[in-house]
Amino acid sequence: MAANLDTVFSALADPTRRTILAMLLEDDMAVTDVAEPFQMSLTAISKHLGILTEAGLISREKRGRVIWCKLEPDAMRNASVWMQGFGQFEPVDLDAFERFLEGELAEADAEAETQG
Amino acid sequence: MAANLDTVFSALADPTRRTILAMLLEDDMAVTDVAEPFQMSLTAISKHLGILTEAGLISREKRGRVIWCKLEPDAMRNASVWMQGFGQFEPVDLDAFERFLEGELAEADAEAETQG
DNA sequence: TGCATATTCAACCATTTGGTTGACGATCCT
DNA sequence: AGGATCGTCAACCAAATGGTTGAATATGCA
Repeated sequence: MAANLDTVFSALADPTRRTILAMLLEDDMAVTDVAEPFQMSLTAISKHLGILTEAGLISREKRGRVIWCKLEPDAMRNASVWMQGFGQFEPVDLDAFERFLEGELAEADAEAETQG
Repeated sequence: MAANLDTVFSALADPTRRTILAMLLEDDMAVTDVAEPFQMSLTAISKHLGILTEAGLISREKRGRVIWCKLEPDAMRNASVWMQGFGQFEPVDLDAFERFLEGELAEADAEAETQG
């Protein structure tokens, strides 16, 4: 369990990977489409997706040539529970999350949407 | 406010640092006392505490020779909110946290015993 | 004063991380 | 079959990470 927290938090520590997760929150995506908004190689994105998969945060399914990436929100549960233990003084504020997410997605999401 | 998601998640990715946070959840502690259960140098623990401080997860206050470490749970709120957005399907489970915490602290104690 | 305690600093080391490029297997489309 | 597209693999690189040891600084105490 502790090993899983290692990989989950480590995966979440990278802004590119967090943005990818936010993108996948909206819809499943092909690897190439995930990579499109970023200014780095497809290989780099492929590695990021491998790390997210290893952490259990996403899954990948191959259909034809295309590999579809899907958010796996359950993997975050242990980590979320762990953190909430420290934040138990604060009420959960999902509205704040909505506002925050809009900010994070501002660039990448707009580009992702244009691809259909 | 340096408590951004990068530094917070990165700080949380290390099991030593998570154990330190769990220890501080019980009470404020001096640096030497924080280091005691671990099988690594005081310098290493000092570095970990620096990383936790940089992330805003703890604060340090010098009183005499002793530096007291204090949990700063507010710093985890943004990160927690971010994560709960992905785990919105799961209710908060503080009992699970309690059980998990006992396990983590037991690990630290086990380390201390193999030392002596 | 002088010594012990508490903590950090500086330098160093091995491993990991996040990125690159070029080549490759797999799949779709003519 | 032949060519374009999708995604990964292998090798490489610079920088960051997590640890070490020995010296330094700051405080408490006899």
